[in-house]
Amino acid sequence: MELTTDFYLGDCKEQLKFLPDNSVDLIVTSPPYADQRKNTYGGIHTDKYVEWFLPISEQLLRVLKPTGTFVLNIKEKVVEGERSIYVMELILEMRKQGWLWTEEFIWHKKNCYPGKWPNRFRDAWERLLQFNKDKKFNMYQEEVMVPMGDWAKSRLKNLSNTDKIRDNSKVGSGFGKNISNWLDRDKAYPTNVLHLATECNNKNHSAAFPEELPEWFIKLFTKKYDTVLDPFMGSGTTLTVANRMIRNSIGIEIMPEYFEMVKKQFNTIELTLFEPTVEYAKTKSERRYTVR
Amino acid sequence: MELTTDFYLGDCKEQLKFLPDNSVDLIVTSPPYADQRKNTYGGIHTDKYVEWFLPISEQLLRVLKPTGTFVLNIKEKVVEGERSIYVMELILEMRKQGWLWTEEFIWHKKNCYPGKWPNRFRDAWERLLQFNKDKKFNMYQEEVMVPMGDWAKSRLKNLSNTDKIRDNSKVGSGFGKNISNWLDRDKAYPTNVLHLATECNNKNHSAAFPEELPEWFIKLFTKKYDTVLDPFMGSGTTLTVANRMIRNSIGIEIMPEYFEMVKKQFNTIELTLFEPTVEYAKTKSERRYTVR
DNA sequence: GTTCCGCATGAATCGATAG
DNA sequence: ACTATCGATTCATGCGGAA
Repeated sequence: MELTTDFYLGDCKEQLKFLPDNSVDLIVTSPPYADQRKNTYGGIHTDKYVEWFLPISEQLLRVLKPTGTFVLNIKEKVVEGERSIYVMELILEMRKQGWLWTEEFIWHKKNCYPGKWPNRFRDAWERLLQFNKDKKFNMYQEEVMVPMGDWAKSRLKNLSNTDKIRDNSKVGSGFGKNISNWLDRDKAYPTNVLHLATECNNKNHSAAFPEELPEWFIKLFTKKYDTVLDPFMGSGTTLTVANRMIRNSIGIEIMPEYFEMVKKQFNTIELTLFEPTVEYAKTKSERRYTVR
Repeated sequence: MELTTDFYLGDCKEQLKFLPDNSVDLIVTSPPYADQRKNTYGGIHTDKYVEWFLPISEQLLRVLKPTGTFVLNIKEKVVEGERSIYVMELILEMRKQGWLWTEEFIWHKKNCYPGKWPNRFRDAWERLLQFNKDKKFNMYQEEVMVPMGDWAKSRLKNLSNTDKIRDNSKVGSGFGKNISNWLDRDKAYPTNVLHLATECNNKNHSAAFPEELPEWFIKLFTKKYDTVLDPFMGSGTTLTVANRMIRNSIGIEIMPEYFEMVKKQFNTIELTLFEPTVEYAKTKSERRYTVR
């Protein structure tokens, strides 16, 4: 079967209009947070954030299949000693648009940013908001089951086991052979708390989130040849993972540098590992590129 | 110095009125969650929750010292496949009352309630909302420091160039001073994610939270002989911990069974370990009991 | 082929200083 | 007064080169 990866250059509010209704199985994205990433994205002011995001979420609601899921990675920052409230306001407004706020996962960032302040500790978590169009949506829980030996053993083994699991999960298609023995014994369903470290040593680009993050949700909410969308593609983490996991993917990016970088990266993969790349512009969007 | 533990039987909305303004250093509580404990508390309907809580939070704002902190343990339940929004609405309304929403800690429940649902994983976290009256509040960060990871040992052998550069950015004296700081360091400040197990050994009552939870916040936000308040005393976890940590405490409970149970428990402690108990009713509130 | 070890960096925040 | 910039502070992780 054919696997496609489509790129759109431009503001996702506009580019999303080229996508047909009910065509996406999973949206995983991490938009620029309010007043952050100023150097790359200009930064959206806290007071304007909801207003800015709602037209986008409206399009996302349109393109998502009724059985699909939207996972939004976001966190409010501190303004004058208080947490901002724009994320809460966004959830409330998106519900009015017709979204169901199904669940809130916690991403526990094991290596959070250091620092010390007189009235505050380091922020070690972010929100992973799950939205749906319908109460009935596709969920493949067995795909993300985690090995659970007896508690005593896993506690004694400490971090070594979790590291193995994490390393192996990067393969994407399953777990490694070397530890499959004790993995097969008993598996448990995970919880709504994800413990992941940020990847901080990439030379070429800084990814918004570690590959494990989109990988986990792609496993959970899609099957092979489903379509994954990231309207804030950035360095392309979501698309890279989707492609590796044999999911069709669509990425939209407003910054030409990022867009070119990801496109080049995908072209290279195609050229070296698979068949020759076909790159062309569609009539619907002049800046659409497709890698097949 | 004298250590006091005061109990009030009744609706905390009313009983709180007996407490003077600006008299409490820390409020730690876990109110009944919406609709979840119908058997014991009668249950507050999801739609009525904010309306029900606001008169209480208004009193809490009054009795809290300007340097004090209010820690609210809460989590929205699932209604018809969606997370309820009453917690978000409550935060927004409490801000209008004058509360500052300073921080949101995450309580990661390491052994959360087992179960399986077709479209949802186990809920392994709860919110610990920190509210304050003023941007300046008491915080004793050193009291809750945690051991550093093993990485520190190798780290201290040789400081990297970037560390030296970063340290050097401070003119003159900064460099050597910083090295000595790091060498002495064997503990780190914690983050805003708390990893605690739930206690399941309580038979008589629905245990709100483990003792470590109030203990951590009492350490962090109070010193000895400060006053800790729990307006939803329940089984008295907060008061037990406060008493053990040599903090004055006040508990309010609406259910006579719980009230009597906690009072008896404290009387027993007093009788066996300290001086004889004095129990009397104050004129201000006929149902106030004091153990000194 | 393992294991060890050095190392850069990450969606941070506050308070002081400058315009 | 009010906003913008800058320096100081601080951990844990995964990568890559070395042993």
